[in-house]
Amino acid sequence: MTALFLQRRRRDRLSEQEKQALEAAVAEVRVLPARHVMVRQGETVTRSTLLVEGLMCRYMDGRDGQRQLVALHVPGDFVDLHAFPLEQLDHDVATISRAKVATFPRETLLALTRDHPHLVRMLWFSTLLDAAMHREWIFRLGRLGATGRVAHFFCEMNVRLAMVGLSSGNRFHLPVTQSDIAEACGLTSVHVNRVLRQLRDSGQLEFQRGEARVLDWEALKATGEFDDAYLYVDGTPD
Amino acid sequence: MTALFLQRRRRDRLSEQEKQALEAAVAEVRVLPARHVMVRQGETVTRSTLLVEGLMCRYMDGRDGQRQLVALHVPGDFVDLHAFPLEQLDHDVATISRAKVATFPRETLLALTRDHPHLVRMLWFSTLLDAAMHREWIFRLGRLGATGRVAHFFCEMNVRLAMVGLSSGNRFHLPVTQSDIAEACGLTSVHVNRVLRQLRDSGQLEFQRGEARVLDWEALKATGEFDDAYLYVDGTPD
DNA sequence: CGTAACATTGATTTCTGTCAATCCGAGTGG
DNA sequence: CCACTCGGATTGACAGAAATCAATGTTACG
Repeated sequence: MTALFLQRRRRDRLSEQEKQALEAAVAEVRVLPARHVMVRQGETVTRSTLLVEGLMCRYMDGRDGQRQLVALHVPGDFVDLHAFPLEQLDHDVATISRAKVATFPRETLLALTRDHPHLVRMLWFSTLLDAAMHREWIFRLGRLGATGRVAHFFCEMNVRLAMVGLSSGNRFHLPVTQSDIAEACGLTSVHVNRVLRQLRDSGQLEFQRGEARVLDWEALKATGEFDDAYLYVDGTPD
Repeated sequence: MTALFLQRRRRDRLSEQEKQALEAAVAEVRVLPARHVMVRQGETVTRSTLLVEGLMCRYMDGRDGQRQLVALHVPGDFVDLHAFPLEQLDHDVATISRAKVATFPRETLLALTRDHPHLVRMLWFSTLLDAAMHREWIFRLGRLGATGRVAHFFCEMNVRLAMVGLSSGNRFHLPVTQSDIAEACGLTSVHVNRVLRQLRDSGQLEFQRGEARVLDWEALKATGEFDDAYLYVDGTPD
């Protein structure tokens, strides 16, 4: 379970003891339905959530109901670990597909970080990875055109899913709608549709009914100006 | 000095001892010239930097030389604290104006976090604030039009500068060019110019030669769909 | 078999970028 | 003290990208 979490951190140096402590901190494993809002903006959060199966997202709402995703989470991600020090969330957290999550009560985490200082570094590192992705999203939105944004989005998903064994490298399941992609890329779903066709026509990527297939990885990376360095694939939290 | 840093965290509970330890960790205070690149992407970072005076930014470069700011830092900000656990940076860090910075060597910080576990939480919290700002920038870029983006940008700067006593609430010094604003907002400098005129004409904001003056705070906030909750003005890092 | 959610397409509008001058202000050297 | 220069700032004309509006098509599912 937490093995998933660790999988993303290659040269991790968690001791057996620490791993067990982390496992033991899980209070509950729940299954949430698709399109379910788990935490609302402004809520005081009393637990942290590790995504075990399915897709979840974090988003903010604009004045006229448009929604902007600020993160998309794959299995192995702590979805709201930042709420642990922050206590309150500045955005909503919801599932996209049906999802299985493991819950860590705040007090348990507190105790955990008291007894295992090194673990704090691991958790801190984890939230910093999220921040690195945020930055990449800022770049994507600020400097890429529609095609680049969508290409970048799929590049990131491919690499992240591959990190947890959910992508073969050129094929992966991603149960999102074109509207979801639009909300992640700052576009309209209509335009995403056009872009997807363009990517398909140019032999870079196929995406239909939640199944993505990378036809030309190098071309896709070039279109999205994608470089996976920010995902710290070989990063080490000390 | 580090008092500045603390100023942003209202209900901080740093003990005298911790404060002194933090102060003592400063190895050096330096002055950097304007438009000076301090750290380049990919570099291994061996120290962390607290901005004491001036403006600094973090940015990423696109293929054809366009630059996207991912953060703008005001006095009291740790500019690259995230590099402490991450070790490597995924972006450049540079000054905008002439800047005074305090330097914390990596080993000193390591020792500090060993001896003062609670301080780790403070530092972690600090990087989470950065992440919250990142998210807000994602929203700004993904869902706001040009006018909204620029308005939001100035709203954020006003609140953040006010937090460290550098804005009266409706007037502040912000030595950036229109190109800088463009790079922060994902626009061209030409368009920023048009937007600034529009904001001036509509009586919301004046900005010239680095001097900003908020003429109608409520209107500006509305234009930028701005809500300062994400800055955790009264937040507490436990 | 019917319905609802999602995808696709075309026509049109709006916004922002691009290109190309021109202007202005601050600092420089004569 | 004045011409000069250079980095912004400003403006207008135009092009291009994406949003919007409005159908229509498709698929999954009860």
